[in-house]
Amino acid sequence: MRIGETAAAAGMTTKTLRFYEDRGLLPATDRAPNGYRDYPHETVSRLEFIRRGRTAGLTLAQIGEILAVRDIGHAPCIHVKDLLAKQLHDLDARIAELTALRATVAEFHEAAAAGDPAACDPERICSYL
Amino acid sequence: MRIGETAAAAGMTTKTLRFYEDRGLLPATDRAPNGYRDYPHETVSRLEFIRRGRTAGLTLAQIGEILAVRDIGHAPCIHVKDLLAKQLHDLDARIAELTALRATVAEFHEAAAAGDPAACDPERICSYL
DNA sequence: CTTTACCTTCCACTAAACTGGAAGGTAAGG
DNA sequence: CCTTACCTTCCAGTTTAGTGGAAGGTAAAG
Repeated sequence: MRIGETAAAAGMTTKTLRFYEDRGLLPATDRAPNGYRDYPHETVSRLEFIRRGRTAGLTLAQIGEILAVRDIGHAPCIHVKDLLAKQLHDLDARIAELTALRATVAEFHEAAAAGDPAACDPERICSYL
Repeated sequence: MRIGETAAAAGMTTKTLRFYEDRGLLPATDRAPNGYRDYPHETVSRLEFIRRGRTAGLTLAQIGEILAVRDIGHAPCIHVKDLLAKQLHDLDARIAELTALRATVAEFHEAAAAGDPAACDPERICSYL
């Protein structure tokens, strides 16, 4: 698989893949005789994992740590375990924060929904925008 | 309340408060006769709200939109309602993404925890670090 | 009266995560 | 052979969210 096809499959640009390779999130892959990168199909799921992490708000550095653990595959040494425990803890904190925020925003939304929509002129833009 | 005290109460720096004022997240407040900013106590909770949003991964622009709605207080026009509905939707997507990621990381963690910790030499740093 | 700890503005810099563009190689179609 | 659509490297620019530091004002304590 060439870079363009791989990037498209993951919904990214070729620029982004080269950038991820540079940052160590994507291992330097084989090259075709002409120098073109040749990716195995698994790269797509790896990229999808990265994207999920990004969407969730993790930094590339954090995602890189998780991927490094995944790449070792075996060797469950205490450092690996601690690292993952920390990531889990961070994720839990993040989820709790988001859930609290959602509740706050839901309150605002209900208050807004309770008002009379007819009172708003669709031709006019809200005063604060 | 002067800027230093306000910032400390919210666990931020004075630099950050001035920056938030510049970005419109913090309204320009009263000044003492000597030119010093004088914040009302509510500013602390506003700052805490901003920090929660940031921790949750929202951008300052998104937080600013929510705060703008809060500042209007009344006037539940359709634009406001739509904006909040969109924010809620984004938050839900984010929470779902994070929860899925947490499950993946938990799997890695359990696999690591299942290994024999004695196999790891505490004197040696993991090969991937 | 000077030191200390605040505060003011302004401008430049950083880090993260890309994104754009230049300059050039390659392989297939017309 | 030429155009087109890929690919290569390298370097520079962008956005977001601050941070650092200069140059200077202010108020209280020693």
